[in-house]
Amino acid sequence: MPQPDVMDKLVSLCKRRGFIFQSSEIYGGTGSVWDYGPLGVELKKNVKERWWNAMVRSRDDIEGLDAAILMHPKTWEASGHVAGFTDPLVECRNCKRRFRADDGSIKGVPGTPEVQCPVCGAKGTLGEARQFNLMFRTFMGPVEDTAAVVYLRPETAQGIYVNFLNVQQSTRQKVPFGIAQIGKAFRNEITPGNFIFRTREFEQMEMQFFVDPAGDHMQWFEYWKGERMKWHTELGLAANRLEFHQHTEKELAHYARAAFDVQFDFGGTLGFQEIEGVHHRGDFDLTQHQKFSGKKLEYFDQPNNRRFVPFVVETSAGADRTTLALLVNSYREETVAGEDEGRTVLALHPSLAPIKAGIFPLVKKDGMPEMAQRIAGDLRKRFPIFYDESGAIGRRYRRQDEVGTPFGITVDGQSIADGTVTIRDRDTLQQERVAADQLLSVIAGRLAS
RNA sequence: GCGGGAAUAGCUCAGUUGGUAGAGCACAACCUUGCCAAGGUUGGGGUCGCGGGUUCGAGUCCCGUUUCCCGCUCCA
Repeated sequence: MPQPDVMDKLVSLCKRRGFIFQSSEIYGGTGSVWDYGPLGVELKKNVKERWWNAMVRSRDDIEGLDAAILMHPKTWEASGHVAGFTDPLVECRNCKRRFRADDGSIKGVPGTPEVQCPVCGAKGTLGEARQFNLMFRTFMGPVEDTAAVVYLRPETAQGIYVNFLNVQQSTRQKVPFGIAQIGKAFRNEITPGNFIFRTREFEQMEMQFFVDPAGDHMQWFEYWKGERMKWHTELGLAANRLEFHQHTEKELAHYARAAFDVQFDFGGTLGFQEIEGVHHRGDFDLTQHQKFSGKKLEYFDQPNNRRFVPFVVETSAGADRTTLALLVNSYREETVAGEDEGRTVLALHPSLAPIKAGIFPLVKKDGMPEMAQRIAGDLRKRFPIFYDESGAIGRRYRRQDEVGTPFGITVDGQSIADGTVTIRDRDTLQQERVAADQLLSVIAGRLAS
């Protein structure tokens, strides 16, 4: 069972060992923004690499894209974000509650004396409606002129929609096909928090799959639901901590025909939370962009001589949330037989581990450091590895356990004599003796399995 | 944005009625050499979140502010 304080321990571990730091810490920190340290950037990169391989490189029906963060401001009018990403909120001074001003629960104009709070019933305690636009605004060009207002994208999807025909025509893809990209998005969340779970700057891994509206689009929706859940399972996330959450009609976004979230059980107070959304967006986005741009965004089905605006099945995963899920999922405190102190382990899938192997001379003499250094030099060309000769061997193993390093390679007295080393498994603690010149292939083999 | 709590070393925390800042762990170097974190010696590190105020004197009291946590609200 997940312990309630695992998140606190993770925050501490992440800082201490260089996974994640608070942004601008020396100035007191900046709210809800985090920096990935030496180990964190490797872990997150590995997550993104696995996603890119699964979604782009290993498929012939999905193309990659890297669209810019800044887009033409009309993009966000078309997408509905300028109008709909704004929530007018009203606050009651009496009961301290907050409401949307536009959902019909308030009779009259908030801020005037006769108006009642819909919850506590007090009169004249409501403040005026205030606008919360969740998009970051900035200026394009050196002059702060309202004509040049641009937004930091609140989602990466629109960069794909506006490039739909560019990609389709340049690659000669035929519907059904998809476009995928990984990139930053920005939202002025009212309540960020929970470490890197909800941040104002975050990274999405999105794929938009374009399908024939007259065809089997719901089957594709089901297909992608299955594929995406499978991907998370293959990362090593525990099956019993993953589930689908179906959006109710009320939860459905303006564009969505159907939506499921992949939720992960973060434990503690967070519980099950979304790490990816699989959404059937219909033809909403492309149709909107047609309307606002005046350009046709139709796919030409030549064999059947038909033109149509495709439906879109979107898979939108959070790179940061997936990384957090992996940290939570893999964090373990174990007791070791015969010892008072347990050990802390990040049981990450070897392909995700920031460091693949620790290289240790058993003791600092008899040529062991030299041999271990040579091995480290060879392996470093292929894998991120860590050489350590400081402290007792057990301590060095534990230091690597804590950051998820799957293998520990130790050079001992026998190594000098016969050229073999021991390779220790992070999870089983079992050691095996292998020839030092076979290490590259042995490790490569274990990373692949 | 509202209410409550918190902020002292890399981490976890002590710090008396206001009197010149501490521990454990971690870290570095050397010694020891042992295959699963607690051996020995030495050492580095803090303008006590930030800014004001009261005071002879503030980590400690007061005000403001920032950040974090919990709750509310929100979450296209």
